[in-house]
Amino acid sequence: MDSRYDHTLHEEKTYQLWAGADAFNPDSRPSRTGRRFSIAMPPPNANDPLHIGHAMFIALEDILIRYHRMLGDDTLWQPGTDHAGIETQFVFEKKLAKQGQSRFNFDRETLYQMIWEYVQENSGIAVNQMKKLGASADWSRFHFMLEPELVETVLETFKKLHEAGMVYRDLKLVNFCTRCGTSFSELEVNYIDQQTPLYYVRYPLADNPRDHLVLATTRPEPIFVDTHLAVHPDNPKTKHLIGKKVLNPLTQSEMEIIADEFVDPEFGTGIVKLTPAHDPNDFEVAQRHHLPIISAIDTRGRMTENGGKYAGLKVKKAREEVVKDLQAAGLIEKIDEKYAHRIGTCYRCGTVIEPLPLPQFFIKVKPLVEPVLSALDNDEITIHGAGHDKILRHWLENLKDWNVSRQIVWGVRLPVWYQIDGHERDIIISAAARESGQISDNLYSILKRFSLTEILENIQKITVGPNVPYVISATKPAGNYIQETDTFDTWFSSAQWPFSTLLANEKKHDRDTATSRTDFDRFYPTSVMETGYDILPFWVMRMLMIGKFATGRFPFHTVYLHGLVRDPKGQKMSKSKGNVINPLDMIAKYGADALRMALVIRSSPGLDKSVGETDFRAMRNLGNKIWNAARYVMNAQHQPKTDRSLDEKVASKMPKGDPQFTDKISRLVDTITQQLNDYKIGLAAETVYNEFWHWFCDECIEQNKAGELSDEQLLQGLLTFLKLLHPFVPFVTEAVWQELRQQGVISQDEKLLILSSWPAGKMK
RNA sequence: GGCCGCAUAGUCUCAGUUGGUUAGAGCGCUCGAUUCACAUUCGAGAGGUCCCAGGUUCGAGUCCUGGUGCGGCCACCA
Repeated sequence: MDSRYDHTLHEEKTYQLWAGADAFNPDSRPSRTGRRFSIAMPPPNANDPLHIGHAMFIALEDILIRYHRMLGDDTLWQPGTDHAGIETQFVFEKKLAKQGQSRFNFDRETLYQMIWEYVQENSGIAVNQMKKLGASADWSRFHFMLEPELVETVLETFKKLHEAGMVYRDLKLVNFCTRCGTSFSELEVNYIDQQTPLYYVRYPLADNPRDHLVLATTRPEPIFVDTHLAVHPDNPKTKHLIGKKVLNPLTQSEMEIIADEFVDPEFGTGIVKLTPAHDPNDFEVAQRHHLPIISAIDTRGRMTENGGKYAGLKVKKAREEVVKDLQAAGLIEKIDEKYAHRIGTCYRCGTVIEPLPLPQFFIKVKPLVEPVLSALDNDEITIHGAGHDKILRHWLENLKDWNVSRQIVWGVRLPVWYQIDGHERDIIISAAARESGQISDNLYSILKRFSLTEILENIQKITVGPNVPYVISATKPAGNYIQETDTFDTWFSSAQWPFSTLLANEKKHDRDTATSRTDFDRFYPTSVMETGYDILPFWVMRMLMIGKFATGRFPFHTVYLHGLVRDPKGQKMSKSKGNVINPLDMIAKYGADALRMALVIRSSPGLDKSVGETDFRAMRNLGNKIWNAARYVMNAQHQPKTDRSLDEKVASKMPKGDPQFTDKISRLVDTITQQLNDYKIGLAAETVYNEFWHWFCDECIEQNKAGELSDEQLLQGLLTFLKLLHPFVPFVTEAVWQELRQQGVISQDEKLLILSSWPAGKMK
């Protein structure tokens, strides 16, 4: 054995050894305990290279998986990758842009195929990188989110929700990003503080145009569609205005003043203009009072034809023009330039979110949320993660109905079919026509020029009026129907990951035929969901909601939330700061064991973790320490002590070994076992590190040198430590194990450390 | 504004298990050692008002109340 452990000589080889023995596949060995342990791996984006956050989840989950495998549980780590709808389409569109193209050059089907191929090209990268980290997932069960078997489950769940009356289509104000060209749920909107001008606009009174009311607004540009103003019904200053009429400062049409309690009498002048099509509050007021909802801004962020002379202008430009015109007409009282304001932006690209009235599909969340809340109340679900259970509760209690429609192609297409006959004028088709470029018109007009088949082949997207009847069905219904072009929110499919993957295993492979149990029966519910706290509301919450609904059971009862990985100074890693740590570089330099251990040791659920190169170096040293401790123990086995008298003296003093040593070892096993059972992974890593280095190496090996501890006990100690260390640093411990076998120090039957049994302590 | 989290050695990063001996680790620092498993090493050492103020207790880093500082989530209205 070399005097140094060189990870580059062992990691690849060791992983091959495990894979060759089918060590990750639960079908290749019987359970020794009758218990099961399963984890659904959070699927990384199929086309993304791994970052340090992935290394964190791989390390934590692999520790749990290896531990339970060694305990003898029926252990499955179910791997896969995600299509990551908007993320991926966004990246792909940037690639298209570099080639001077855009998604508008392609029909829906072609674009989908192009993205599919792009993702396939890159999909091996993530998996190979996970293997480099030592992930002992069962790759024979690997799934990709858009495989037909998984999509089938997603569609079934939607149908089931529909049949339970929990799906509806409604014209609502949705959060729309005009750059990404799609709507988002409330979770994907980032609010940022901004200083924007607050305009005080004069509205001439209808019966006396020389007099006027003044009200404050940050958004003057849609004034031309406004039809009403509002005041608080009990505000003495404005009470007399209720029912009065003013003139729209841009169009001179008459506007009525209504009363609604939502108006804050203290703000501005206590008078509000209502723009129901572009403000969530105003929208609600409009519904209460049955006011018209007139759109002023379209999905590309331009003023609609309702905008008269402003039509076609972008929002920002239109605002400038409107203000200029109002000023020219003497209708601006004053401008507060430094009004502090919060503004919704797209979490993806930072563009200002426009609330737009669009018909979208919604899932009623109330019936989904309630079982989760009561499960939290009854401690049926345990969340490890520094108070994030309370954040989850807060989300659940305030959740709005879930808008699952996305106007992108990269995803699961909604199984929604609109009835064509009699509704041709309410169905707007956008298509990439071969000769005429892009066309966009209602179906009635387009059918005069093209056949329906031609249209369907070249379709990009459809926009369907809110009153067109539809059918929900995985396959095309008989008759004249056209399928919705929207796709599901990515999180709607990932919410089903813990069971859609297991169901797909049976569809694809007919697993475990010996016991005739399906993977779903065998591994569902999964044992623990381990993921970052940053996707608690997006993913974990939705998995609980949808999993319970679709399967009748929660997909897991324990959640472990790890924190963000930060740089050595505790700062967030970002490309612009240049402090990003690439896990692959660290693996090349210090080894996967070192990377894993550095991330995990002393980490705490729910709290962020700082790491830097000095940490990786320190943990690389641990690998070397293990290697050299093993070298010493092996030599001790082979070379009898030269000082016979000392040996005899020792033998007479401790004929059956040192009971204190044995006792300490089994107490240690108990401690670490308990810590792992309690999900105190960071603490378990620290304990085994300290005890191995500072007790076993610093004390026990020295005692052996002095003849105070027998060789046999020392060997037993080493073997126990190799097992205890294995989940944390799998490569070096397995490499040592193989050396011990080759040198005949341990039995040839003990083929692999990964499949050996966890040491027994004193505990039951 | 509502809720949540964090505060422990050196301008560092963090553990601390049910409330129980002298509060720990990594990195850094000082002094020394080593052909003897490992210089990717070993030994010795310096370094602490456990944020502050009260309280509960035989006993508080740990539990309670209030405060301070930092961070996060959410709601903030035209």
